[in-house]
Amino acid sequence: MPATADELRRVALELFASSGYHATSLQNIADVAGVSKASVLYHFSSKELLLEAALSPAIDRLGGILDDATGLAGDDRVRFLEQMVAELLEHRLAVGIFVTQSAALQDVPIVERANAFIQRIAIFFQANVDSPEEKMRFGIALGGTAYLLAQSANVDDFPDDAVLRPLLIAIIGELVTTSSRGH
Amino acid sequence: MPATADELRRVALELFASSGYHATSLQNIADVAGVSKASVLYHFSSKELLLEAALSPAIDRLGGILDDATGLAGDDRVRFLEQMVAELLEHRLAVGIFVTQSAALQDVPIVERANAFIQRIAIFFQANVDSPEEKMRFGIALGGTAYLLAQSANVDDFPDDAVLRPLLIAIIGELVTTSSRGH
DNA sequence: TCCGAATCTGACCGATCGGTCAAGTTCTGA
DNA sequence: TCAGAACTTGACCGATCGGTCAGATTCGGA
Repeated sequence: MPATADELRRVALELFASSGYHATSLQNIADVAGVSKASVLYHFSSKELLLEAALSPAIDRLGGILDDATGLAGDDRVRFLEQMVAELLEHRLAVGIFVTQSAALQDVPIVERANAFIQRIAIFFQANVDSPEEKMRFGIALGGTAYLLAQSANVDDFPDDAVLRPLLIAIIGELVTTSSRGH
Repeated sequence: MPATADELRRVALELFASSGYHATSLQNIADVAGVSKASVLYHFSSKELLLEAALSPAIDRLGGILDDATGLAGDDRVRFLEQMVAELLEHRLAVGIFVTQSAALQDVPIVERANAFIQRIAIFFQANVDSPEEKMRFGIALGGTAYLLAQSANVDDFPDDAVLRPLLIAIIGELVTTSSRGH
């Protein structure tokens, strides 16, 4: 509810995504937000809790969608993919942090939550998780999407979301939907 | 030639890839390599030069392959892709650093060289760089491959390279080769 | 009006950062 | 053998890190 806390969350998310968590200092965040470093630590009692506050809305939403989707099949799966892509676009900064910085953020609780989510969604898309090809196709779809979304936040001449969304749905579908390939 | 310098490059590459450049201190590297921090700075006069020494072999090799490939077509392109994938596997740690940490490593010369390389390879694969779909397909192939390779270095139950290589070639080819899709 | 809670801040803390340096030790070729 | 180059090291430097704290300021409800 307090405007300053929201602003700090927003600024922190942007800086963590564009410069990396460890390369972003509380002083950086305070400067951009126009407050003192002590004020940042008044609203979020540690840097790690600030990261958690910045990321948790994304993982809550994505996790919620996945909760509603267990057991779906056929066209429902397509609708699920559409919802998921919309949410990935909405939370692209957080998704980029999850995927590209998870190695650098071991032992941070919320990142471990995110890794658990990635496990769940992998299982959702693949009946046979032991197949190397299915594993790889999912990994490429996931990492590729995250890379693309991170680019879309940093590069200026990037396609609009209106262009991005349907193409993303099509390409991801092509990668993770077994039936679209000859087997 | 000196064994210690090679060992330091190796250790630094591993730590930079697994924990991130900014999250890895010279003291960490020294501890793992079993020498003092001052000794690290004797062989590489700054942390940034150590990063450069760790990454440049990869970008030299990849750049060299691309140099030899301009103007190829048809089956030659397939052979080129095979070479490129082999080299990506060989230098997977460096590739992972390039792709996932490039945002956090702005203003580092070698990373800017790597970005220039990515531009070149994108142009090689796509006659029409302005098409949003081609752009996205290439981005997903690139980011997805890097994510997968990073995983293969960190996750234990990952397919062998012998399994990885042909599947990677097939999936990347599927993503970046226009002729394989209905248009 | 006034009081207490909420907010904000500068000064400060110990720890660690990347990097320097002088003094040692080890290696090597003449 | 021995001089000089190559290498290693602990002590040290200023800067910055995340975090604490006491006090000033602002604000909302009684």
